[in-house]
Amino acid sequence: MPPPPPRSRVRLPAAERRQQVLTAATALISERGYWGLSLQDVADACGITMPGLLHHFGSKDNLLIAVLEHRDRLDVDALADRLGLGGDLFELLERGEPGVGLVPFVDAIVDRNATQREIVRLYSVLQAESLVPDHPAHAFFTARQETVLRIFARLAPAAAGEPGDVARHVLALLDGLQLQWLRDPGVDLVGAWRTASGAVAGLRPTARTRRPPRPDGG
Amino acid sequence: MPPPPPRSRVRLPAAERRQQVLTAATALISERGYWGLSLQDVADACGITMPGLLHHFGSKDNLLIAVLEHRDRLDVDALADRLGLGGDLFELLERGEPGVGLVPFVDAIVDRNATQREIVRLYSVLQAESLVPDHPAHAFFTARQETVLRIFARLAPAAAGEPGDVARHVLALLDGLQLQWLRDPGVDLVGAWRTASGAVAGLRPTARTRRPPRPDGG
DNA sequence: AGTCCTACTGAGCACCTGCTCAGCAAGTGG
DNA sequence: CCACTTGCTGAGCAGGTGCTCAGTAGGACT
Repeated sequence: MPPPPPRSRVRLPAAERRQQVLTAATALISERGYWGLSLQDVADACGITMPGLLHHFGSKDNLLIAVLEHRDRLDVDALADRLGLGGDLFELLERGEPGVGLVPFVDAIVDRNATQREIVRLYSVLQAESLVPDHPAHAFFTARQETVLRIFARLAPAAAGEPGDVARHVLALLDGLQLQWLRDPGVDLVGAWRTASGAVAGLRPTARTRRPPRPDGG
Repeated sequence: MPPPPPRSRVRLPAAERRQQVLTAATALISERGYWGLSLQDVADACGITMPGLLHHFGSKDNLLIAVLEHRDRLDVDALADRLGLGGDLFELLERGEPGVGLVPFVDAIVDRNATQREIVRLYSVLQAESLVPDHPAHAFFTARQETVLRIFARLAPAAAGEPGDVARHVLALLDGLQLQWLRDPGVDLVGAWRTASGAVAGLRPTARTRRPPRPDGG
């Protein structure tokens, strides 16, 4: 049997190929996690061989962290965009004058996340997988949780109570609602977040159903 | 090199061996998830060979669902015990007169979960891994989420608003806080749950204080 | 037209995967 | 004391794993 028509031997510039690999890897990791990821599958999805893949990213671990850093860059940028804030969003939120409240901030996160299930699933799966310290993404997600909690606490409205507690509450809500939404596509993520955050005392000021003392809405 | 002293050829009654395997598998799955689980490792941990393992559970999939059913039985029993309710807890909660409010119910769950990190991690990892429909535990966790939401909604206090929304909120809080606690052992799961649930309007009736009187470091 | 860089291939390594099958030996009832 | 059940082993299968290395070919530059 003659060999199948040899691969077209397409040769892409490194940046382009890396991009393509990152996209393919993102999809596969979001389905199988890191332990379940096969480099062969990633290579196949890109139409190259496994050593071809490893030429760009040296190892499976490197590929994973490249995916995470890539996503983080994209997501932070998109978020800064939605909020109309400058490029170095985290810097600003951690040290400067934020200019946004916690609720609008998380509203923006939720609005964006609701448009990209696959990415949210990627984070959810890796977050759980990496709970154990020898997972290659362990440090990444541990640092991430600390950062997010610190930022949330910084943005928390005083009326809602102890900032650390509010941050914990909001982050838990975010992660938990996303899990429910990922499992059941019928769930309305944006609506669920709006409703839940509205039920937290002092968090979403205008939504106090059981609070009449607002004589005139002026 | 002479072969190592041959295995002692210990032969356990089936029930006992199954129990041992379930325990070992639980620990390994909680660390690596299902895709990362190796039957060889489970067999090694029990001092038997892989075919010996497969003699009791026919396949990797079967082992997984055996682990899940085993845990579910243990946990439901322990919960019924804590609440002083009869054996058929879910039956009672779904159809009969509950006799427990949502808050004491979840308090009991949290108190118990706080004593068994490994088990909680098992559930968290598998819950995320099984989001994709072809995971062997997908059906299990989908059914589980539906059941829990239904029960929570049924137990929700009227003062907290729409029961379905309250159920969603509480479940999200539970899952999210557990993730934070699993990642950072410094987190006080029980305390975080008490605090967060106290901040939800109408959920924990006595805790309507806007602020704890005075933390007053003592 | 020749040269160099580099994206990429083919072959191969050592090892692991879940699973099957025939057979052995530890315990049990006759 | 023997037959029988059954928990378990040893060998082996087909396929997959991440990764290495030498070599090749496409594209850009001189």
